[in-house]
Amino acid sequence: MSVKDILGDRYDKIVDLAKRRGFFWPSYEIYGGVAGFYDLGPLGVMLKINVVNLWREYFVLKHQDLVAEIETPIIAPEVVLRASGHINHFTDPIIECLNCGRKYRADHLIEENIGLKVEGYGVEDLNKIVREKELKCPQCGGKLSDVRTFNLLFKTTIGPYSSDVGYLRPEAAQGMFSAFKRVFISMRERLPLGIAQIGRVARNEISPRQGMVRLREFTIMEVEFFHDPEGDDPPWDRFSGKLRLLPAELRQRGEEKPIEVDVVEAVREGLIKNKWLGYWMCVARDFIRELGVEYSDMHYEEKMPYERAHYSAQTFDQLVRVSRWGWVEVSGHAYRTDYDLRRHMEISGEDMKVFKPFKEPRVVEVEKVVVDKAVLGRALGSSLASFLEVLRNMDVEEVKKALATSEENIVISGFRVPRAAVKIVKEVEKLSGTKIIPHVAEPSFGAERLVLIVLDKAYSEEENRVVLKIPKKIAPVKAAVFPLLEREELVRVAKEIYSDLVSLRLTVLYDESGSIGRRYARADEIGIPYAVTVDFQTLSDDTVTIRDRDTKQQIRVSIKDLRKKLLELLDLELGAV
RNA sequence: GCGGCGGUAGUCUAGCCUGGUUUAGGACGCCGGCCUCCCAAGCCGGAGAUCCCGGGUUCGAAUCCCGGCCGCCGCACCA
Repeated sequence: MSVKDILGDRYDKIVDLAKRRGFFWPSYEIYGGVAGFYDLGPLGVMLKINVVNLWREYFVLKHQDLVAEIETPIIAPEVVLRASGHINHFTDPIIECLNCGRKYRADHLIEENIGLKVEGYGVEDLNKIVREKELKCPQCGGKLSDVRTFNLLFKTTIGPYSSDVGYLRPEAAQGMFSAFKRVFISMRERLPLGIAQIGRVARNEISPRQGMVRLREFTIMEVEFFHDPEGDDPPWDRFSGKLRLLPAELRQRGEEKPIEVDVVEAVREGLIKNKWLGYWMCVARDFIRELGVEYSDMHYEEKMPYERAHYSAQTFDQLVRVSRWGWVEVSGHAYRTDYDLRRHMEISGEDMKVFKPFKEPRVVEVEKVVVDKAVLGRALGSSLASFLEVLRNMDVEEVKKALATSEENIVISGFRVPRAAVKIVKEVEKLSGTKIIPHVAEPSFGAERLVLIVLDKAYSEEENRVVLKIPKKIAPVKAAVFPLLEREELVRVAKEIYSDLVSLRLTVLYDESGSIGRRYARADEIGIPYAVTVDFQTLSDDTVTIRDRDTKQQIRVSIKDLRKKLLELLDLELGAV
């Protein structure tokens, strides 16, 4: 059996378990299912909530001085995605071989075969090039079809009139860019500012496979981190250290092994082009580690320029090794520069620049236009007001140009005025800052993928039984309560303990059916970290046993200490579940 | 989207080639009862199947044929 078969077998078992115990399964199964859609079951929902909350802990709560979370709609009007570039760039030009049926990205085909950069070309242009250069199928040499477009956006209509086109968002980011000014103001106008969002997105993938790994609709967890690239350093004391990464340059040379670099050095040397990008990669590293992924099973891969999204100046994918699929992308880290805000400023006309104060106010000499209104009034009469308006909006350099003549009268923007009435004077001005368009570093995660990864890493078999070693912090059910036997006196105490633990806001499972061994096994299979058992000794001394899922060791505690002990074992504070 | 393989209770599967012998069999799981003093013990009973969907061939289709859907693998695609 090859390694792949063993891994595949393991994946099959996980999928099987997920369906059987209620983590996830294909959606709309009774109608045959639809590729790219998955339901989360009862345990899946609980696990996902914990994964999402852990993400929130790392990316929002640990950074509440820097990051604020918002929520925006999943439907966006066309103009928003036009501004973001998704209408144009999310549409792939596809070309097909009429002989063998293979499909290619038309732009990639052209670039690879004749080295012509055709990014952003329309369908007609691409078609023209294909015909002029007589391109053939690179596989079989067959004739190629016309170029068609393939849009990965889900389209819908807003309101009763079909002319109002809307799209399901392919990322949460655009809602955050659109709302940037509002959030910036409500967060008291300070940079850096991260805006976080957890929400659903949809991408109409051409052929989704890989189960939960590639979905057409999923939950995205993103931070758009707005900052001044020349601003202060990230708080390296919170997150920093080593990153395993595979730079594009090494990939180009066919290298597959990541190198280990110190993030601060990598930023200084320009390997990571933006310091906040590097910072959030460190946060992501530790977050993923908490899901049960060893550092050696995770690294970053820099995307090649042609692999990057249209908005990105540099992208790293965080990869985690999983059964069956090998290295899977769990997060993308893109340096989006000021691309998005700039585009939204252009299209919406809204000024989203941010005032950047200088450390010290600067004294600068500026040139100003000074006019003699008395003279001008006599020359222009009633058009004086409109002339002054034009002048106000005019660049000093242009006025200078107009003055660079020896004529008596000069012409400025169609107004003929006496030369002597317009002067340029130099003045000393104090400037306390300037306006900049913030740059953005974006870490972005898919939640459902992470659920799968947690199960993949947690799955283990012990003597023919399954133990899900889910990290206790994210385990969907925290404790199980059993009577040793189904005797009324034991059942009564066990049920009391169950209610008591529920009142702590713990997720708890009560089970009295079958033998005690079977119940431990059932609990292990869904990853319950601790099992409390009421036995006959309980009746005489008010103690119960707590059994550890991973070590199978039991400790005996008195019922009155049980709450405290369990919370301690689970690393939880009272009320902070 | 192309090619190959597959789709039978919650899960895994037998049966399919060679149509009727099957009220579609089994294992595990689930539910109820009995039993059981700590790791899937045992006994009894029970529920649970659009045999993926649609059409065709046939006296008769889980079984043969065609189309579709879904899944896996390879190719292509995957900001």
